[in-house]
Amino acid sequence: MTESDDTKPRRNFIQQAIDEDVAAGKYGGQVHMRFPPEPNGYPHIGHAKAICVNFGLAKEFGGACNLRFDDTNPVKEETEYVDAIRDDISWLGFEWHEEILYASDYFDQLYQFAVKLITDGNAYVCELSPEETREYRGTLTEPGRNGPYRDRPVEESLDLFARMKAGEFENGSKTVRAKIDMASPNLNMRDPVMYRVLNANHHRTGDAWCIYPMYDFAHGQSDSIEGITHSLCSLEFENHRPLYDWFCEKLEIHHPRQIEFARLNMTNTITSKRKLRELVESGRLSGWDDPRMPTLRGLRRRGYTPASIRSFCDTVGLAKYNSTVDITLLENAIRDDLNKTAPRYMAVLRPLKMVITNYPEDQVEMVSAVNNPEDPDAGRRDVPFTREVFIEQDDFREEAPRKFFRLTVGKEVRLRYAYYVTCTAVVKDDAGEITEVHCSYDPESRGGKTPDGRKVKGTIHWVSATESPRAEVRLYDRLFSTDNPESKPADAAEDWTLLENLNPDSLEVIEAPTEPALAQLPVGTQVQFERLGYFCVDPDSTPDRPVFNRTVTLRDSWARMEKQMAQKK
RNA sequence: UACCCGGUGGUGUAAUCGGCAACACAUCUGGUUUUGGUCCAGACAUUCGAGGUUCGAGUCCUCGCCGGGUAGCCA
Repeated sequence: MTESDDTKPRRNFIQQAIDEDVAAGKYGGQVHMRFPPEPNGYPHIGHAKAICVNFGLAKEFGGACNLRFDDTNPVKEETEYVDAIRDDISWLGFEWHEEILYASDYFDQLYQFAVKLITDGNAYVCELSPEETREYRGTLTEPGRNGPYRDRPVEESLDLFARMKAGEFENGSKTVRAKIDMASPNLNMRDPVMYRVLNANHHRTGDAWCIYPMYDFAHGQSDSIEGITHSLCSLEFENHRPLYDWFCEKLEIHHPRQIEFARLNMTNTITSKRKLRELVESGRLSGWDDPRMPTLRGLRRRGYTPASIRSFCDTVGLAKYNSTVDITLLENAIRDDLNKTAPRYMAVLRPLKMVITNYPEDQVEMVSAVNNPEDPDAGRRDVPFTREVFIEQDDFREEAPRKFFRLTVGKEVRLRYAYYVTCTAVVKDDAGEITEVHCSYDPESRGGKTPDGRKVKGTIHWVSATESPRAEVRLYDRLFSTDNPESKPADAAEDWTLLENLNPDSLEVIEAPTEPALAQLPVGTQVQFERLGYFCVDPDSTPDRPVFNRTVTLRDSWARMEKQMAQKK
């Protein structure tokens, strides 16, 4: 990486913090990160940011990044999610350090840590019920009170803890608690629970354990065991940092630095696992990989590239306050990527038949088209041209508005890579609907220019009416039509849910004629349909009927202009 | 009403420990163009408020105001 000298370094607050640690020789100048997902759901765009931050920073500082599953709550976690998370991280383009790790690998060590804390008088076995525990804890404004088991003898706690592990007690009957300060203004320090009795089958340890450590007593300790130097997490753990530090100090173990940053929020979508699950389970979306989902598998199926998501995560930056990123940033990232790489093709989404009256019947002529004007190496291809072609309904207007450069009776436009055509007549059915347009072409204009050098304002795409295979095209749009799907309108009914903010037009399925080259592309291939947008080949495709998903439309400044003119009226 | 964290354009982030508020997206103008795409050029903020320190404050201090987090045996 060489940066020009005049490029000012743009360091976010975490990079600066690590810079300082490295410069001070803390942790021997080493950097070792980790990404610690709980395997209880599919990763979404918000996780992508966390992944990019952790793996990206590790790489930047020449360190490694572990992938560790935070699997300390067996009732919520499943192997299915472990696999999904692993695959999505790989897909995004990151490599974790050596083997995949699990907090559950450390259950024995964690148990020993707890024994040490009890032995040192820093923890005890508590027999308060969950309700009593809450009562003793106090409230946000009132201090808690010491419980009756707080000062029991060390030996007694040790014995009880061993019996907890041996499975002698009911769920919820006993806990191990850190002995800190029931009057602390930080509720996390009011003797937090370290272990609970949970008779549940764990996805990896099976029935070996019936007590499981809580996040606060598993996460930091796992970081420590792995020699993590910088432990990044989201903002809501800021209040846990004193506890994170307390455990490391009392245990006298390697002490990583916890740094918090804001998780990603984006407009026009949601990132709540629970709500996404609702969308899937209600059948409104086809699954976790529905191309409208903000999940990584959804984005992947939609046509988003790993590079585009990484670039997006790069531009959203890092902060210590919650913000909401405009979804146009994501859309811009994929356009930017695909513009350089996606080969162009022609397809007509809303066909209108054009008859070129002075063109020979039954003639099929191949015209040569550029595959990608952004990439000289992409070459050219042939596209069949015939007397009857389809053009886009939008590209013809009987009464053309101001600045409409496209086709209207009496006007000449260019059929991209083919000929200039001039509209001579409109044909309508009994209902008055336009069924076809008639044109004459200029044989001299083959390839899209004329010897006399005359210019036409408009160039439109087309497809042969007789030589074009059909494809299924799924026109995807934003999942929610409002910036903030969670915001309830002032006049909303009592049973309002965010489902009412769903974009009713987030999917439209159509059949479209395409140029022949589009018929046999491998699943996942990303292309641009000229003047329309970027599309990719969906796994639902069959050999005789490809299915294309619209990833994102092209920018459409004409549509914008037209909308503006309509508003001015 | 306890404690913690935070407020920079329409949006998201910068500003090298006090020195001309920068970048991207969005929006608007114009130019190029065989995609109304891309590309190029230009426009768009006196940094939540009030004081204070200073030659000089987005940066430091004080007091307000506003927003977020925290009372799981979830993570």
